[in-house]
Amino acid sequence: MNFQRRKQKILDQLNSTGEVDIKKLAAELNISEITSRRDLNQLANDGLLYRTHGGAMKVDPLAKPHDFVNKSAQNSTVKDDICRKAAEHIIDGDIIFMDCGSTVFRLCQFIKNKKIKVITNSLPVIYELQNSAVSINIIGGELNSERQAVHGKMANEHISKYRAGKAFLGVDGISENGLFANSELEAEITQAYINQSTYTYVLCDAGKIGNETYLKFADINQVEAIITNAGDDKLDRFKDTALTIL
Amino acid sequence: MNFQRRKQKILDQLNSTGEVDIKKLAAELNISEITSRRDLNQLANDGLLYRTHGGAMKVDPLAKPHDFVNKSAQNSTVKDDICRKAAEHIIDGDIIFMDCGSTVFRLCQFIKNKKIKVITNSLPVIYELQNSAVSINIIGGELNSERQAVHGKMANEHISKYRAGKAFLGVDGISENGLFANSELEAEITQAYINQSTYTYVLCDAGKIGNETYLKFADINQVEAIITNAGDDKLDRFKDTALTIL
DNA sequence: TCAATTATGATTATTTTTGAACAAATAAGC
DNA sequence: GCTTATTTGTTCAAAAATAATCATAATTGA
Repeated sequence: MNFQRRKQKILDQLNSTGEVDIKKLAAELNISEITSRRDLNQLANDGLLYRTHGGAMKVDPLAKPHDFVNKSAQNSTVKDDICRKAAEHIIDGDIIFMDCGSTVFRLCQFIKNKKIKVITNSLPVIYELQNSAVSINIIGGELNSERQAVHGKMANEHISKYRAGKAFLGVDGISENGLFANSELEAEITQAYINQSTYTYVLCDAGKIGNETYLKFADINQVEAIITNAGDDKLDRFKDTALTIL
Repeated sequence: MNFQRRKQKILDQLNSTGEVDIKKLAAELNISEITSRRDLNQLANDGLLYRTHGGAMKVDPLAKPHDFVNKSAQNSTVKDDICRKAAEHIIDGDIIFMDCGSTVFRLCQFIKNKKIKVITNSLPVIYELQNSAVSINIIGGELNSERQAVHGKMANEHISKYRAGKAFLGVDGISENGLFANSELEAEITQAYINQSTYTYVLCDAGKIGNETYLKFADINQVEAIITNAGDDKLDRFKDTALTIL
């Protein structure tokens, strides 16, 4: 029994039982304990298992935290309504920013056939638009795998090199006092998009309006329009602002 | 019993039992051990089996039990062999560049469990590594949808802001005269990676060696090592270079 | 036929693999 | 806290497999 074959057996057992024991392994494979220990060390070195005292464990099955598609299915008709309205403001030749919220993501389906350039930091947006009429620019930097988007200093710098006519942004909250986010990283990105676009649309469902959550990152007069499904009662609060409501 | 006939028998046995043993092989085929060893080495050189101490195994079963996308089955075992070798040079804590060739893509499966940072302009690499132990940095810029990779001026600038210990690159051709590419855009990106990495590995199968195609974009002494399955006959041409051959 | 190439085998040195012994580090029990 | 048992890392040696070298047999092509 050579190492390669043992390696297979060890990984097989690890896959089914989740852990292996040095002593048992030595007995089962008919090798000395030190050899089985060496096997495990080598496999651990290749990142194929976690070494423990007296044995080894499976590597974390990589808990998939965030399924973007599922999240984006929630409230889909409301979001789709908002996005359909937003798409009416996008015409061939436009250069637009799209950020990484689940609402903005749903805008993709309505712009696939438009001859526009999309600049985005959102991986789902990129996937969705990949084989379409849209030309894509990707914001570079550190990938936040949970949010499936690029964030951080490098991303902000990168955005500042682009300039677009329109930006389509999602927020976690909005009121007459400004825009709010749950995450500092996303707030910075959104702010960067605002700075570099001529006209900024905020896409938000009724639940976001009046929700002054965690971090205020921009004044309300920094954006030009909101696109929403909210009724007039909720939108009253914006009557003293220059905001266009769509 | 000539070599062709033995070769067939060896492969038959390998297919049915999954492994062969030098001693048994010598006895069964009535040849010396050294001859059966030579047979196995030749077959291994052709990528038809995986050589082990004392025998050989089928090529496939060594691949990780993990999911892996078998996109281009062509030459996949050869490419996997190359990538397996490459992965041995990547250790936890490394920061590496990966470019956008199909060979380099296959490296993903072997590094999923490593705690490293990957900087890449290749969308397939990003997808493949997205929910893994690997931390990802995306090179920003214009997406070339045909190649599923980011290219262009912005991408080159972006790369120049990073610095990595190792780069793993694919080429369309390589010889003692330098590195060759079929595309100007890819050549620029590859050159940028070379400039910003301390140690550069070129992954190439035997077919790429001596292929002086279209565009020469770098001298051979700009890279430190090539990882290949090619035999010594093909590698002779590098004997006057400082190249490390792995 | 004869030289040249190729395939095979034998010999030796080198490398790889494995196991044993023992000190150091770690976990477990009191 | 302390002691004890287990596990581990290190060093060394033996065994197996391999690579390298050379010699011999088979095959090829003029």
